[in-house]
Amino acid sequence: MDVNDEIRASGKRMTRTRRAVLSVLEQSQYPLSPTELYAQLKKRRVAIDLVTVYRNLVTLKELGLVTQLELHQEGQVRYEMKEGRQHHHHIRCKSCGRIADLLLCPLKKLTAVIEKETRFVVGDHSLEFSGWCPRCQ
Amino acid sequence: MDVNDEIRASGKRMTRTRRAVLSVLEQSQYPLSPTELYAQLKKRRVAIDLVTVYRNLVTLKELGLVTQLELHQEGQVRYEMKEGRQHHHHIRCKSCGRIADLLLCPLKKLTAVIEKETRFVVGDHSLEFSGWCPRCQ
DNA sequence: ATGGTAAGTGCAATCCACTTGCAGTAACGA
DNA sequence: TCGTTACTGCAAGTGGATTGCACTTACCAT
Repeated sequence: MDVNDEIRASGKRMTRTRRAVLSVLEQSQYPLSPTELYAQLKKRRVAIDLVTVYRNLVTLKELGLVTQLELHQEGQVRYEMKEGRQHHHHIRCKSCGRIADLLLCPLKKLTAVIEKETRFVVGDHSLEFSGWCPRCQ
Repeated sequence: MDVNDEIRASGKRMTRTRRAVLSVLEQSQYPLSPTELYAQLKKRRVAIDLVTVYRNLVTLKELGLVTQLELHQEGQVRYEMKEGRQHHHHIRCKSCGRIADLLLCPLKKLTAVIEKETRFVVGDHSLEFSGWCPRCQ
């Protein structure tokens, strides 16, 4: 079941703007903020309102088609396609803002330790590194 | 060198409001948002403006006396005293918002792996768990 | 002890990411 | 092709955080 089918199966519709939002997200090498996504759409001469970008991202997130992430100190949220990608984290350059993927996730084995320590039931986690990318060192 | 001396040594002044902000932070069992801190001050009948709370938190952070943290999905920032406490992370209840400390940090040994994988120089990291606390389970 | 100066404060206005209300538009199943 | 209702655009609103500016106050040099 591809993205189109997923959307249709949930009773949502595949509109011109939604297609454009998905297309930009699919082609991006890094997670996009709503504003960046909007700028990309404008560059492609897609007629769309920023509010519609926001609303589409909410919908796509609810459908589980995109992942929302909040990188430290950015004051904005980012989205990336989930399709075919496994759970991962990010590192962000403190100088130029460049974002790279980390393929590792060292945390699954930690859940039991934390649940014992805190008596919480662990749900999600967020992990992010920051530093200096090759160009900015 | 205590907190008072640290502030004076940097050329900053120990004012009535700054003393009150520090006092509330020192007595809090969990990291406070600026708004929560402001509410605590009002409860103590301290005459202070919310802007002054913000500005004091910026100053204290710059001096390295408090740590700023951004918990996922909260849309606000929190601060806690750094004094005498070692590096740690937090877990937040998805239901009631309660925040608990995690004493562990599994990440130091990961730096080398990440630097090799990404060619970034690793600076900071942020790690946070969310789940359900004992009362909300 | 006190007077000068620069840090600090309060108030109002502003910024910025994001959300909401609502009337008009368009996707798509019948 | 028609009707339902998801979706969109525009405008206005929220809420956390920041900024400008005139006034106040901590505190050091005298």
